[in-house]
Amino acid sequence: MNIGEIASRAGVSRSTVSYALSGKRSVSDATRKRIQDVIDELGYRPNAAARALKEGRTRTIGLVIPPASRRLTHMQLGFVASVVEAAARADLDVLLSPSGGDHDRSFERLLSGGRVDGAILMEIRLEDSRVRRLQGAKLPFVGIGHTARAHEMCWIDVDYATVISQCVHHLADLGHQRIALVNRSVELVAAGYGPGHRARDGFTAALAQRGIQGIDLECGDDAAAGLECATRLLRDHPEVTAIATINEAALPGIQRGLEEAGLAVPRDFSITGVVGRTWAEEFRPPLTAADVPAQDIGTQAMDLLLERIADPTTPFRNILLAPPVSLRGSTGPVRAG
Amino acid sequence: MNIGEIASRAGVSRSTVSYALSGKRSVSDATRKRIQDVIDELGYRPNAAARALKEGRTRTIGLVIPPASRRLTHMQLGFVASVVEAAARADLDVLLSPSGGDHDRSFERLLSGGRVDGAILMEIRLEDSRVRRLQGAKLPFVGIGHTARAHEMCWIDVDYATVISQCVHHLADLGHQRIALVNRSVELVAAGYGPGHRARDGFTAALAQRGIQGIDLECGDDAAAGLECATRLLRDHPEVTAIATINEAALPGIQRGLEEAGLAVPRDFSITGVVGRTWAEEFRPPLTAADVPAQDIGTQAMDLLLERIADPTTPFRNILLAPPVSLRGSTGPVRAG
DNA sequence: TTGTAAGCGTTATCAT
DNA sequence: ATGATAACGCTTACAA
Repeated sequence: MNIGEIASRAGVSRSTVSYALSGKRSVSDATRKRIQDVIDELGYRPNAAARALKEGRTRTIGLVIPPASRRLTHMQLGFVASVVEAAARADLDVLLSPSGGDHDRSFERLLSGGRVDGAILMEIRLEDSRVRRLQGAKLPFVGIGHTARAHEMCWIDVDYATVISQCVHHLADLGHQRIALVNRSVELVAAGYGPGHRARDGFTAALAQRGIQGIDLECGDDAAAGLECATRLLRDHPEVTAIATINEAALPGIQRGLEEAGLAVPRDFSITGVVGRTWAEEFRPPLTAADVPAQDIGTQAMDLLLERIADPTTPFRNILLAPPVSLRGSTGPVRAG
Repeated sequence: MNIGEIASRAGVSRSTVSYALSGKRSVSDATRKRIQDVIDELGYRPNAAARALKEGRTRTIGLVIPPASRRLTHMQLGFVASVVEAAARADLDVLLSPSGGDHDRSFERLLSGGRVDGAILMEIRLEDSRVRRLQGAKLPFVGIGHTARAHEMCWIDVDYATVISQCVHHLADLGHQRIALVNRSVELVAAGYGPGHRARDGFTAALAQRGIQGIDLECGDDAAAGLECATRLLRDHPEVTAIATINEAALPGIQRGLEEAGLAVPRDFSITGVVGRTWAEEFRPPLTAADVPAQDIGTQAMDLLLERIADPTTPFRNILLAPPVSLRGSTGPVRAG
């Protein structure tokens, strides 16, 4: 079923069918109707490859997600869902590339096979070879997250420094004097994962401002690691009365650790951090946290990308979001004594 | 950067470059090396659209997921992750189509634009127009889930009837005499969502076998609905001592409902059901449940699809999985009195 | 208002 | 062992 078939059945030339579909040239009502009838009957739809070849664009964008082996956090899932939704609204398809490293074949295909008109990159490191490759390939792209050199690319990101700082101030206001930061995994932070570093910076700065002490810990991205981390923390630093975290995946484990130690939240211990919005509300108890509007971020990333695809020479735009801390049930005044 | 450019720089014809890459014709070592050097230097990679147009296949598969607006369950996420991973292993790209209904443009494009070589369909209804459309389009596809007519398509699915039945028997063995089934949402079940219906069937059958009573409830797919559902259940049916559920997303809310009613799990109340494996382990308390091996299912679905793409005339294969109930901490003997 | 034809980048069938 | 060339299905500049 191709355009030639439609054309001959409708008794017109192929170009007339093409123009009838695109509207780029006027077609008489009679022929248009004849063509449309044939199309409806046969269920014709232009071949995407032929169109892409001719037009030089694919109407597809690439979404580069962390490798499938690593489970996505709720926040990352929110990004994926909203990017996909935004793409659908713009009649674009989304090609998923689960690639972390540099030698990933799926990423290579994205890069230089002309498969996509642009890409959205997630989980960016401070130094990220994928960013350089995308720049080299002259493929328009937008980061959800950014590298150390903020102005080398277009991105939208959460201001982890500010947001963790807000968490610390909130805890300090409640009287907490010893606070722990539970960061993402050692590997990720060591690999230069931006949010991990910025969270630590914000943590340190806020502690200094308030003149209080804190300890920062890395923690694997799952519940088991969270449990282990909380247990160790309570054992080695019994003076700590509150945790701020950017590690969503560890939270269930952290809570279990507190529970096993006989600590009730928020009576004996406070927890806060930065997590995806819907998740904060579903947590038990509902989590006092900076709610990251994953939905907005995905949508805005898509807008930025569409802008770059339309005009690759526009200056890079950078959007930094610092959602305020929403008060819910997981933080409370430090326990006397 | 196209094959012609490479050819002229290497001083050979385009066909020689093509053959050097594909290996479908012997090329002298000298020229192959010359060509490879140019390719390495310029970072050439065949244009996907041109290749797809010529070869009649795209090396891409479509993954039809529930609309992005609805949040995916952990189990569904497991499917997506493992399908994407399996595709990457086979050097295939994955196009994501968030479409539930029939008139979804993204689904239309998948269907008849020649964008994909095959598709994997999730969240299938007993009567599902998408299945008919795919059949009509002669596009190879595999379902994770299946319609009422099992033999009209190729699929892999969880045997919800058996698995819920196992849960009921387990609870009955523990002495529970009044058990509730918490199903997926009213809308989904009313729309003919297979797992919802089969779970209910298995529930009813097992109750009959054990000569005990149960009530079945629909519940929205989120924590808020779970809370509401549990609250209502405890109010209207205080004799109920255990829940079996296929509604992962409602579980946190259900637990909160029990907590608010002062019921401890598993001392006062038992919970079990069918959920994704990793999630069962992270639950508090760890969930006694039939652990769905989402990883395997995605991988097997991919294998089935590759088989169908390779030979669309192979008879449909149907795989039904009934993972056994794994004992963890959320079920216990019914409380005396 | 409509038709003709070139060309997008590949692969594969002829030749040589 | 390699080169010339047609064809895949589409869009669009040019003709009529």
